[in-house]
Parts: sequence; structure tokens; C-alpha cells
Amino acid sequence: MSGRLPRSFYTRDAVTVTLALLGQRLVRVEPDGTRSSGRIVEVEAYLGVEDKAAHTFGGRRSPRNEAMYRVGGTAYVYILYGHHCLNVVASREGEPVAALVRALEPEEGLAQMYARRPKARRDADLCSGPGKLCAALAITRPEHNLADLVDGPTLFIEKALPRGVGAGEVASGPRVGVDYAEEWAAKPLRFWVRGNRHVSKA
DNA sequence: CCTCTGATCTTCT
DNA sequence: GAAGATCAGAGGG
Repeated sequence: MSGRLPRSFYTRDAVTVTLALLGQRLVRVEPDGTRSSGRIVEVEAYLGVEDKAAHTFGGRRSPRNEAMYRVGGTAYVYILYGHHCLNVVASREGEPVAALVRALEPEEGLAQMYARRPKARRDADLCSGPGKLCAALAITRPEHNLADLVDGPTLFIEKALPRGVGAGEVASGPRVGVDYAEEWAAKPLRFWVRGNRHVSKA
């Protein structure tokens, strides 16, 4: 069995962590021990107080974005248009940077995912978006915001063996839905596994 | 396959 | 009261 990613994985700079998450396995464990999981195939980096697209732009700290300021390895879960979204906080405490997990390739617990996402017609509909994957894995703000992915019991990330994703397999482009962010809108901070059919958009 | 539009609901002003 | 780090369905190619 593969091990969880340690604290030292998360306490590096944000773009390094964001890229390194590609290929790793996000795992949700139910109280009864049932696992749902998927390989991370699409992510975006959000870069702290200078990034106009980030919730922490300008250093605004609030109850909503508190998790962003915690140590790398903390989960930041927020609600947008009625859907949950999961971020993996990076770097050290006090530096509010994170990776938004945008898509997974489902691996374990497919039947449970379909049960939680009744609208899905095929595997590629299950986790191909930040709101979809949270629904599929039952990731919610009340349960998972501020959770520690290094030590927590119900949500964590396992190192994919034998390795993650090679540099040649990674594509990059502008982040989704941040056209309002002026010069930050065009920066290539979205990364995905090239050709994978589970990414939210090519 | 693609683009467009309405539903949705928390957060902060 | 307005603005989103979104989703799903409709309609056209």
C-alpha cells in the first residue's frame, strides 16, 4: 500500500506543490472504512495576497479564507454557486497560497460516486470539475475545511507509485473563471495531464 | 462536439 | 444587494 504525502511535501512553494499534486491519489474514507479515491489530473495555483484571482488578494483575512493562512497540508474548502471546492494549502503558516483541485480520474468507490452524483452518465462526468469531485467524494466545508491532510482521518492524499506525472505529460494554461483578474487572468497557473479525459476542459 | 443560459447560495459590502 | 475559483441542460453544427 502507498503512504500518505508527508508535511514536507506541502511546505514547499505553491507552484511546486501544485505541479507535484498531479498524479497523486486523493482519498476519502467513510466512518465505516469505505474508500473513494481518484488520481489528481487537473489543478490550479492561487498565489496569496498579490494574486487578484485569489480569495486572499490584498491580504483580506476573514472567517471564510482562514484556512489559507494555515500550514501547508491544510484543506481549504469553500462554497461557490452552491458547490463545494477543495484547495490544498501550500507553504508555511501565514503565507496564504494553495492549489485548487479541479479534476480526478476516479479509481476506487465508483459505485458510491455515482450514488452521490445521480446526474453523471459516465465515468468522465464523476469528478471532472471542482464541484463535481467534492460531491463525488462527499467533501464538505463543515466536515473538511481546516482539516489536516497529513494527519486527518477522513481526507488525505497518497503518493502514487511508482511515480507521479512526467514533465512531458503536463499541459498548462490560464485558470478557469478568473477573467476579472486583469493581468493575473492570463498567467498559466492551471496545469493538467495532457490528453486525460477527466479534466474539466481541454 | 460546442456555446449559451438559468439555477444556485455563501460571503462580504 | 452584488459578485463569483460552478453545474447541467438546451440548442445548434
